Amino acid sequence: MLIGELAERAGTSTRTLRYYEAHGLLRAHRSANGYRVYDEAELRVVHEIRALLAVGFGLDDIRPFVACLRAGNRSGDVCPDSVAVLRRKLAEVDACVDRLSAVRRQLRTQLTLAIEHREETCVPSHKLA
Amino acid sequence: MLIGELAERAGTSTRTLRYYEAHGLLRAHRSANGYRVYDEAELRVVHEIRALLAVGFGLDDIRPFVACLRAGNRSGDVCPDSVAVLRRKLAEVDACVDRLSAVRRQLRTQLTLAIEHREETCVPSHKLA
DNA sequence: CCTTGCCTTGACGTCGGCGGCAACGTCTAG
DNA sequence: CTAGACGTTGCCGCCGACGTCAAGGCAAGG
Repeated sequence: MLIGELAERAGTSTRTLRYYEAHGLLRAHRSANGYRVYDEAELRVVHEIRALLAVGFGLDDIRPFVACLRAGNRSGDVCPDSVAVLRRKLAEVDACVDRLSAVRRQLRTQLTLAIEHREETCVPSHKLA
Repeated sequence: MLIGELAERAGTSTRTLRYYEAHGLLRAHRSANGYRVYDEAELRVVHEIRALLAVGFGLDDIRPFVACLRAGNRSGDVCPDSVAVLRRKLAEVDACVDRLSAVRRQLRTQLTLAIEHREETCVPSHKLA
């Protein structure tokens, strides 16, 4: 399978596939003319990468999952390194949700106060330049 | 007040202040030698900018708040344009929290499944290169 | 005069996951 | 033979809020 076919089957671009390879996630043999030739298994790998990217992982985070797949596992999730990354990411997401929740509270407070004070102090900015 | 003093009093850098000015948020007079000279009021503006940035606003979002302050209001929040931005941002934050919550659920599921399957299928990736 | 320390503008680097283009080689069908 | 559809490498652009030089002007004290 050449790069164009893999790209189409995976629903992505050749640019993207070369990018993954440059970052150590994809593998390809080379035919005599220098073209990249992919195993069927790489399609699976690309799907894994895309799924994890969609969830918010970075390429570096994804590497262990790919290694896990290559090691013969049916899922890229089952290896200890992958599990560690999953845990870490879960913690990050939790932290992020917490921060955003705090921000949300502040925004609501700010909005409420602004609307309350609106009648008292208002000198509308858009009427003055 | 020169730029160094304002930077120090605002707890930021001169680079940052020049950046804000370049993006239409800060104002300065120029002394004979070309130095920026700031009013006391600009300190207030810088604080407003920093506070909003910390909450997650972009510089473009902040412009109405600064205009509102300059228009003579005690808070940058009370003008209609500012309120509109606050509302929009609140909606964005809500959407973001929702997405992250979905991601969180998926991560937990993935983690749970991975740990369940661990004993059955495991070929640890880090032992194979 | 020289140093030190303030100020000026201008321009490139950062981070990540690519998109897009250039300039070129390869293969195939008509 | 040639067009066109594939492949290759390589490099710039993007987004945003700055950090970090670079190269120089201006002020003041020893």
